[in-house]
This record gives sequence, structure tokens and C-alpha cells, in this order.
Amino acid sequence: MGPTASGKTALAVELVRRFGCGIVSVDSAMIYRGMDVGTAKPGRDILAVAPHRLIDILDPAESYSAARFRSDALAAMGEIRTAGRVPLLAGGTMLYFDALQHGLSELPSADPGLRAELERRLAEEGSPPLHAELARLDPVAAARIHPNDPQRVQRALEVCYISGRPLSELQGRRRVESGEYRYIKLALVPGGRALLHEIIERRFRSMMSEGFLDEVAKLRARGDLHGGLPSMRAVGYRQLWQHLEGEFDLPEAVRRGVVATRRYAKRQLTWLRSEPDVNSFDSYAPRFMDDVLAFVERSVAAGV
RNA sequence: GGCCAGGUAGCUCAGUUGGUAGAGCAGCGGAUUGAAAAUCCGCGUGUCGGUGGUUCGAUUCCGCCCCUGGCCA
Repeated sequence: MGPTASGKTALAVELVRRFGCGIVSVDSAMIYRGMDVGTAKPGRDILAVAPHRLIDILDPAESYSAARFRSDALAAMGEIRTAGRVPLLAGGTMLYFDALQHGLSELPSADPGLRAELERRLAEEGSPPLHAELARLDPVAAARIHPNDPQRVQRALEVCYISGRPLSELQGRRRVESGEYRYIKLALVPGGRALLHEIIERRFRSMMSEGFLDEVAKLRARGDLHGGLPSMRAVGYRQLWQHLEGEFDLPEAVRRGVVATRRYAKRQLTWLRSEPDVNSFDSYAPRFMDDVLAFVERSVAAGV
């Protein structure tokens, strides 16, 4: 695991080459077909050598979830293990890693009708009144969720309505299948924020020269997608979409896309800091690859 | 070379009738349970160009110097 632009794919490919692992992608954007350039999805050549599971499994009009990821990932891991290989989870969607390791509480899944209704009310009244309503149904959840956080207020109300139980009560019980897998956590933590920022900007610009804008324009031309979809809210896609809508010019879109990427990386690093039992490596250090491989070598020798 | 306008946070700027300064953007820290590349919370990070002078006290007033932009030569 590691923030965007930290070199996860390169390491994954190397680990496949050396240890014959089977890769499971842990990435909430690479799941979408037709979103390649902007997600830095590995190309055909790389996939031929190191196939990734859970890539290109959804149309951008659809939405995914942490729960679906968990079951898809466990299924993929099972197949890999059956084939006599070691599953290698590679990606930066930290909530997915969390859901996989610690499980999720048994909660009702999203209800499109109810969501639309709550969406309408959020647009009309704003989030605080709905938060007040939540405070009556589930004071514990309301205390934990900020009144200005529409997404969580909405979800909490949704769960209360559907289940008839307070969200906080249901969340009290987390489902965890213990002992099935042991995770060796490798974290790629770029040494030096300034360098990370530099590499992020460079990579965003190279995506632009590889046809990122065309990719977004093509998705937009389908006519059935809109800016509110999870897929089109992904970093870079959102800003280029807004540019195509005429909200600002291209240089501004690129600038905003780079900013969004930096912030995304920052949030990923925040997750990483609180992750227990991680083995961190500075992926920008000259000896990075040797160090990680040596570490994995040692783990394998130790029977892990 | 002369005249004018500027030099204040990483950037764009506001401001102080003299009591060491604040907005936006950027940045940093945090939260994170079926949308998570999402959503939200918190935090000004500063030789006020330099140097003398006036003053109890100067980023603010005055002199000189430096830098940038414009106009005139």
C-alpha cells in the first residue's frame, strides 16, 4: 500500500516476477473500464506479465462499494491460493484494505430510491437539519458525525430507515473472519513531501500528453454519465469534466487536478500513519527495490 | 538617465490616522464501516525589500539604496 505516484505498480510487477504472486488490485478507480490514462492503470504489456484482478470490472455508470470489494477480493484471493500462489494486494484505497482486514458490520446496502430522496433534501435543506433528524434516531452516531458531513449523515439516516435500528448499534458489531489470511503489510512512503509533489505534478502532466483529456471527453460523449457519479468524481476526471463543461480553462483544470492529487496522496498518508504493523519503505530512495525485495526474501525464508 | 506605480504568508492581495498584521488560494495535521481518487473537521505557516533618521515605540512617517512593472528619453 502507498499513496498515488509512490511506485506501487512497479514493485508489484517485480514481486510477481520474483515470487510468482497473483495480484489483486485495491483501487476504487481502476475498477472502471475506459478509465485508463487518468488512473495510471497498468498497460497491456505489464498486465501480460503481471495480471491484475479487480481491474476493469465495472462500467463508469455503476458504483462499487467497500463491501463488494471485500467479497470480490476474498474470492480473488481464494482463486489465487487454489492456483498455488500467494495473493499480492496492491493499491491505495485504504478503506478497502481496512474492510478486507477488519471486515464490515452487517449493514443494509445502499438504496438508490432512498438515496435520491435524501439527496433532494440535502440539496434543499442542507445537511444540518438532516443531522438533527439523525440525532433523534441515533444520538450516538449523530455525535460522531459532523453536521456538515452530508455523505455520512445521509448514509446514517439511510441505515436507520432501512433497518429500523440505529447505525451506531449495528456498527458496534464488526464481522471479522480471523485467521484465514496473514497480511504482510508493505507501505511505500515517499521520503520528502516536496519530491512527492514534484512527481505527482510531472505524472499528471504526462497523463495529459498521453490523452487524458480525450479519455474524459470520450466518456462524456457517451451522454449517459454525469459529474455526480463516483467514477467521474475521481481525481483528475472531475476537474477535466468540469473544464469540458466550461467551468474553467485547461491550464486551470490541470492545476486543480494536480492539487486534488496532492490532497489525495496526503489523505492516503494519514491512513498509513495509523496503520498498525506496517513495514515502511521510502520508495524514492535509491536502494528501495533492493531493500524491499530483501525484506520479502527474509519473510519468505522465515516461513511467512 | 528622468517620472510614475509597486515591493506585506509559498501565490494573488488587503491593512495598520504609528502600538510587530489578515483574506482567498496553496500547504500542514486529523477523521474515515456498502460513493472512499469520496466526504468532512481543525491549523496562519511572516526579518511587512534593505538601511539610516524622527519617535517611548516604525511594517506604517521621512531620507538614501536595491528590485519589479509602466511611461518618457
